[in-house]
Parts: sequence; C-alpha cells; structure tokens
Amino acid sequence: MNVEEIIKTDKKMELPSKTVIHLMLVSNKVNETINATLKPFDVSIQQFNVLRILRGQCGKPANLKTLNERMVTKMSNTTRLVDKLILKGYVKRKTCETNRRKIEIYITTKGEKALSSMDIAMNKNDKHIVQNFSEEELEYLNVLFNKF
Amino acid sequence: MNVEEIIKTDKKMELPSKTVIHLMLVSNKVNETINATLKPFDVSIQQFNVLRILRGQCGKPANLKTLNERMVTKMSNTTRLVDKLILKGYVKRKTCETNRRKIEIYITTKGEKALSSMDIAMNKNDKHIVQNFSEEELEYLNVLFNKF
DNA sequence: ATTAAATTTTTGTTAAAAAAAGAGTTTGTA
DNA sequence: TACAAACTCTTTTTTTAACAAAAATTTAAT
Repeated sequence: MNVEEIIKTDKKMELPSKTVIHLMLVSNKVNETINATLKPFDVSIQQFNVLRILRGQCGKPANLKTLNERMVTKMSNTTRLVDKLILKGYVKRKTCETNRRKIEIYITTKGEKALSSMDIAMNKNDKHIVQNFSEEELEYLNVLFNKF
Repeated sequence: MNVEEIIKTDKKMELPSKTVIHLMLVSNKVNETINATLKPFDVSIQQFNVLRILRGQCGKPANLKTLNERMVTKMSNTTRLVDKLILKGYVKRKTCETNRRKIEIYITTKGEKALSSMDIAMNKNDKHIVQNFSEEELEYLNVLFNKF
C-alpha cells in the first residue's frame, strides 16, 4: 500500500494530512478483510466486538452504556445491534433489578461457542494483516497508536 | 488512547490481534473528528474525497470508473454520491463525446470554492489529530503504514 | 453485417448507520 | 412530598452502504 501512488495529484500535501489519509486507506483495507472473515459467521464487526466484550466480562453482565463506551457505534444503534444478537441466540437481555433503567446483557453458551470459532478465523486474519511487520515494528506501531 | 484500557479484560490477546483492534479504534476516533469537521459544510467524507480527486485532475474530467478506483465505496454508490454533489452545484456531469458510455465529471467553480474552505478546516483538524507526534514519528508511522 | 461479449453507468432493493427526539427511571434538592 | 435534572434506553426518521441485476454503448468475432 502506497499513498503517494493513490493520491497522485496532490503533491503539496502536508505530513499530517498525508498521515490521516494514509490511516484511512489502511483501515479501509483492513476492514475489508475483517468483513470477509466474519461473513461466513453472519455477524458484523460490531456484533463480533460486542460478543468479545461480553465474554471479557467473565459472567458479569454488561449494560448498554458500558458496551457503548467500549465500542464505536452510536448508542441508538447498540440497542438494535443487541437485538440482532438476541435473535441469533448469542446473548440474553434482562433489566437490572437495582436500577430499572439499566439493561443487563449476557453472552449465552451458544454465543460463546460461536465466538470461539470466529476467534480462530479472526486470529488467522489478524496475523495475515500484519505479516510484513516484525515484532518490534508491531510493538512500536502500538506505541504510536497511543499518541492519537 | 490506550487499547489496554479499552479492551481491559482480554489479557491473553496476541500482538497482531491487539494491533488490529488498536488500528480500528484509532481510525474510528479519527473518523469521528473528520465527520465533525465536515459537518458544517454538509458533505460526507466520501463527497469530500470526490471533490479533492476532481480538483487534482486540473481541469481534466474524471469518469466514474476513475473516481471509483481511487475511492473506497462501491461503484453503484458513486453514481448517487455524484448526484448529491450535483444537487449542491459542486460538480457537473457530461457524457463523453468519444465514448458515450462514459460520463465525464468536472468540479465547478462553486465546488472549488467550497472545497477551499473545507481544506482549511480539514488541515487544521489533521494537525490536531497528530499533535502528539513529532515529525520523525509521523514519517516513521507512514513507513509502517506502507507495510499493511 | 449481425451477434455475442465486454465496458461503463444506473436502478432497485435491502440492510446498516447516523441523528434527533422521546419515554421511563432514578437522584437530588427544596 | 414534589419537582427538576440527569441517566439509560428506545423509537423514528433520514442517510448511507451493499448487493444484484439491468440498461446503454462499444468492441470483437464470425
């Protein structure tokens, strides 16, 4: 992937702008491979992320707000995103007893199993995506990412 | 932005997976700022990109296929994306005389003017996004991006 | 010259995302 | 208690994207 080649005509581009465009190109490319990887499982990236977050809760439920803070999508969409996961039987929803505004969301056994097989495919894809990096480069890339 | 903090619970995550997630978080964050920056101008990121590509053509028209090769979206949507820009008076469409399958797309003077003011806002935003980076770090980040 | 194939763009349909407004619940304060 | 404000979630509406298929034109082959 080479930005210069893709953004041929704008020669006078400053480094910050170039970097941002480059970032977008990279993330679009990566996103495509992730979508393709998850396609056989019939879940979106966001749905996959929710499942992972729920598993990370280790039995403890997560409410919508928590999910949202750890995710990218907008609150209003999280509701329906969870709806879809419920339809698939991957998660369960239950109103919190101590604060009835809150909705507690759990991953089901079925959800955990599905997630396991997704993980295998995703891990393979992740490795493929960064195959041109050495371990040191990856470590440093993560350090740089923290500066955003 | 710190992944560890956001993906708290998954301790056993491998470096490639961690990096990919980190990338997604960063690009989502950056995307949000870009959307916010363009919002006052009432154009989407994609529309902005089309305008930039057209300006880069230096008077020469671009057809839909060319636009598409330099963009992310699907062909079928590029048609409608250009429709929106025409409605705003930012671009013009004209069928090619030598090959009437082709549609030539030009940026208008109004479009160029609008784009100029977007550029100022976007450049400012780009600089803000990478404010924590030194120039060397940015250069190296671009080198690393080329490895994807 | 006709027909088949390829190219370029558009249209229609469906699903997903963004934005804004709304409903129910709790908390704090007078 | 009562009332306002804050919190959490849902609903509705509008945009945008994805996918499949069709339309229009050109190219190539027989």
